[in-house]
Order: sequence, then structure tokens, then C-alpha cells
Amino acid sequence: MSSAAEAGQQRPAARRPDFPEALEALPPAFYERPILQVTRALLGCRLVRDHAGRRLVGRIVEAEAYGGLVDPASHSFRGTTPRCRSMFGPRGHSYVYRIYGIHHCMNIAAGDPELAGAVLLRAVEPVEGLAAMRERRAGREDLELCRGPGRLCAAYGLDLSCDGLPLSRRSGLWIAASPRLRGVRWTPRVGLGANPAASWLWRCVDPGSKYATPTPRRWPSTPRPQPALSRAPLR
DNA sequence: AACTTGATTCTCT
DNA sequence: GAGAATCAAGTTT
Repeated sequence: MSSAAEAGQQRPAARRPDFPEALEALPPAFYERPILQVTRALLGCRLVRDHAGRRLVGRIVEAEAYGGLVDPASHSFRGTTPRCRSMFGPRGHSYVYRIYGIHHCMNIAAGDPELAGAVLLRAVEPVEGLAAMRERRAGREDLELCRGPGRLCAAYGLDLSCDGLPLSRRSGLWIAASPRLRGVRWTPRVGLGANPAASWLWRCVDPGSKYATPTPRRWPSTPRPQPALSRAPLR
């Protein structure tokens, strides 16, 4: 009995050929659990990018889950489109989209098999490569370099050319595992307006970090039950 | 209208 | 100063 479990622990990639090798060091919960667990596991991990001869590193302090079974706030809600194609792709790949025609947002595809899903990285605490980030975000305080999904992409130089990349050292963009962060808080997601999912607690934040965006004082006033995540296929 | 940001203006502390 | 409100800035749906 223990041999099967040990084999699974030792060689997770054998049953997950699509999963980037750089993520194999993460605990099994990272890729065995629904998207909320993935979101939870990403907090405290590091977003790393090797680009233009420099390494950028940031500690993830804020992330949001999108997708799953029925999430009207997700790009995947109405099925696959050229834009959100990466949400339906293999887990551990990037999903980068343009927002408001101006900025970009970085996500990690993390849906269960046959389910679309992605985790939006909303803020990281700059750890390494501050000089390159300051160049891309000239005139900003260090606190503001990566506080917000659009700012994060600007500081990292992430754009549509980074969409669909496997997160790995080979691609130059990956997640470095970290011990489970304690004391995270779940809140409603930011910027959903009148969306019926506006009150779902799918935003995970390190409340002790100044590098996360502020949590709104007033939450959506019409709570609706979150749907149970299941492995049932979309549509 | 949209999973945002930056600048401005207002309020309150 | 901090925080809320308002507005405008491309592109895609």
C-alpha cells in the first residue's frame, strides 16, 4: 500500500506527462486539488523570469481563482475563444491576456482535467531583479512595482507573447516552490462589479504583506453560494 | 462593457 | 496622509 503512494510521491510526472518539471517539487496538493487549493498553494511561492540576461523574482502575495465548473466571472465561462484558449490547456502553462486594451494580466492554467481554470497573479513582493523592474516601472516606488496584476506584468515585461508558455526553466518563466504560507485570508475577487460571482471568496491574500493590493472595506452585499467544484465536464 | 492603472479631486483623520 | 470617487486611456467581446 505504501509502495504505490511512495511511487506516486517519487515520480508524479509519470502520470502527468503534461506537467512542467519545475513544478514537480511542489506538494501533491498543488496539482491534485481543485483550483482553490492551487491558488492557496501558490501563495508564498516565487514567480521567476529569466529575461534579457536578468533574473526577476517575486514572492506571490495575492492570487485569484477563475474557472472551475461554473464561474460567470471567468473568461472561460462561455467556452473557449482565441483569447482564453490557454485556460483550457494543460495545467502549469501561462495564460496572459490584455485587459482594457492597455495592460496585461498573468495567470497560471490550473483547471482540473477537462475543466478550464486559471489562477490570476495579482501581486508579488519583489525579491530579485529590482533594477530591471524599476526600469520598466520608472518613477514608481518599490512598493508599487508589482502591486496589481497590470503592474506585475509591466515590471516583469510580460505580454501576449508570453501566453501559453509552459512554466519551466527552459521557457524562462516558472514558479519556485515554497513552504506553505500560514495565515492567508480569503476575500471576494477584485473588479467584478455586478457579476453574480462577485461575493465568492476566491481571492487569496497574505494579509501581512504591504505588497498586496488593499482589500476593499466593503464587500459585495448580496452573497451567493459558491458552486461546489467537481470533476464534471463543462457544458 | 471589460479580471486595470494613474491622475485628479474630494473627504476624513 | 489615507481612502473613496471619478475619469480616461486601447482592444476585444
